[in-house]
Amino acid sequence: MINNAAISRVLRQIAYLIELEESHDNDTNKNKSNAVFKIRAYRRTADVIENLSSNVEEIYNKWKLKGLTEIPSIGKAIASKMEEYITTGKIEYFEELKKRTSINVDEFYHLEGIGIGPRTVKTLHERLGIKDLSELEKAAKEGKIHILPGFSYKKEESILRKIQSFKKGRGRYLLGDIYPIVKQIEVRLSNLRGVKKAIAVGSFRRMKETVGDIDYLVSSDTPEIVMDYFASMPEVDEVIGKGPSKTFVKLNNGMDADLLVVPKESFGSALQYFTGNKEHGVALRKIAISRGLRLNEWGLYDSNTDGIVAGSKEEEVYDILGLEWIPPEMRENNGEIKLAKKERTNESNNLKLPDLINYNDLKGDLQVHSNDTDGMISIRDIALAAKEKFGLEYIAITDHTKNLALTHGLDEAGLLNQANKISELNDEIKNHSKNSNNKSDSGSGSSNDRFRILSGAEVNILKDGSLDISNNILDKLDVVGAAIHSNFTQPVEVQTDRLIKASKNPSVDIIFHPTGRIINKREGYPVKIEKLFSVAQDTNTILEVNAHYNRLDLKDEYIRMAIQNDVKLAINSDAHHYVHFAFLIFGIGQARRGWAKRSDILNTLSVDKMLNSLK
DNA sequence: GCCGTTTTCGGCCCGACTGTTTTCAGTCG
Repeated sequence: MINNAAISRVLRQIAYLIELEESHDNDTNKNKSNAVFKIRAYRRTADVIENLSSNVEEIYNKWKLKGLTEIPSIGKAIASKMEEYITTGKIEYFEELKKRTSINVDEFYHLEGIGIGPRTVKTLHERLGIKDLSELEKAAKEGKIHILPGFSYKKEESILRKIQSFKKGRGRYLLGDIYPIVKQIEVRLSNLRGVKKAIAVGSFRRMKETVGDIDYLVSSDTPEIVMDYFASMPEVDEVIGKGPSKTFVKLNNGMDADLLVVPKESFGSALQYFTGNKEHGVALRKIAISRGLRLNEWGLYDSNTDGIVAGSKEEEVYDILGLEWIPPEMRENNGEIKLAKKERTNESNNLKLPDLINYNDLKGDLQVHSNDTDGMISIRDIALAAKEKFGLEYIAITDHTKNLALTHGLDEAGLLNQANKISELNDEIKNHSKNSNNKSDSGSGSSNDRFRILSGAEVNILKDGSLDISNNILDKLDVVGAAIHSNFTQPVEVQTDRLIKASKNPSVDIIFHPTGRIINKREGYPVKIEKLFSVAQDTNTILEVNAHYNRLDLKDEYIRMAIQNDVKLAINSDAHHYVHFAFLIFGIGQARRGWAKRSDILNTLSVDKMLNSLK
């Protein structure tokens, strides 16, 4: 399967090569400007494909060219080049472009995005004959670049630094890995003198599973104080740029961080400007133009009078553009703008934005591990923390079962023992909370009274789709999750059949981490996901949104598809220690990115209702 | 090359920062 990144890379290189050629000849202005837009079109398509959650080859296999051209920004010309790439592994046009230059595009196009673009490379090629990265580095080290017109010592040094930085590698960070430090800096910025508001925007605010760099937006009338602080934070390795309203730094974890400071009159428009993905932003600015307005980070302006129409509040910006406020997690230009339109037409009559699940809507967690197997703490400790530190009303202990030997998985007797132990603990906790409630005389019955530990298991789906624990034992447990932990490299049909057989098993309530992916590390095993959705719907099998930030499985696009297929979901932490309950926000964020409502998520229900709605 | 509530031609989102450009090009998000 060709991944989107590969196709995106080819398109980006095509754009790069056209741009290199473009500055060669002395075309008329007309042709030049056409080339500019052609380059832009290839880049835009590369962006779109890179951010697409569906695989383009799958789209092509299913709907051929028509499927490709239905993706926004992709027309006939680029679609047929993509088709050529998918079916033959090559694009003739791309090969010709490569033949016409000796510059190593495959190396140089990486430097785009870190300040060395095609025009600079072209000049260096013409003046010094530089063809690849090692020649560029050599020339910079030998001081051959700064003597060229239009260059300087500073530029030469900057080229060297950027090559070093590129060699170190630049990837996307897992949201959960950077979340604590991003929030910490956000709090410190908020507490600075003169700061009214400080917030991390961009893909972080959209709760995207991976984040490339981090953007802070601050409202203050004294920007210099904020920017001086930002540039001198202990985490800052290097200040890359600093102007009157923006500062760019590199943090010591390798991540780029940008800061924008605006007056409070512009905070809402800046929030809007820097939160949505690029396409969402472009779409909004086009709507502005169509209404005789102009939108930028400083405000929404009347094009004729230049007077400001909105800016301090994000809601106002959306409102004046005729849109409902769109939750950040949805701002990906995936159809949310159409749903947000206030003006109802025949076509959009019954379309509106979904009322997304909120970050405090989960009442329980249906995948929790204890030190009976590979968890780190006891059932009692993790349960008490779930109740007292995280305000949950129930958790299900779903330890691994016997076939997963490396976790010391439980056998039938072990599961029944554990279920008995849980029953005793429930009695104890009940008494404990009664006593503490009496002491504090807290009046009306709090959620404490209702806390409950559920017995359960995470059983293994074996190679043939059967389970490693018999049904008569599983039926004695409150919640049964099933998951694939072995034989990852089966053909798609086999893998899908395993999951379907498990879903059809009357003892299985939930399929845990249904695709088995580990973000940035492991692709999930191949699954015909629509088939699984259809069986899950038929059999009332819950699919999990695993909230651990390295899984987030199901992913956002699949969540959206599952909901469209009336499949119920559960958001679970997969906690092996009570600190892991903090991961639930990532699962909720992912569910919101998949447009999930509260009613789509099983564990927003109270424990009895939740148990009643299982098979 | 893409696209359509000025629909098959003629436009195409917008501003900040850097460098050496004293009026702008290159690059980024």
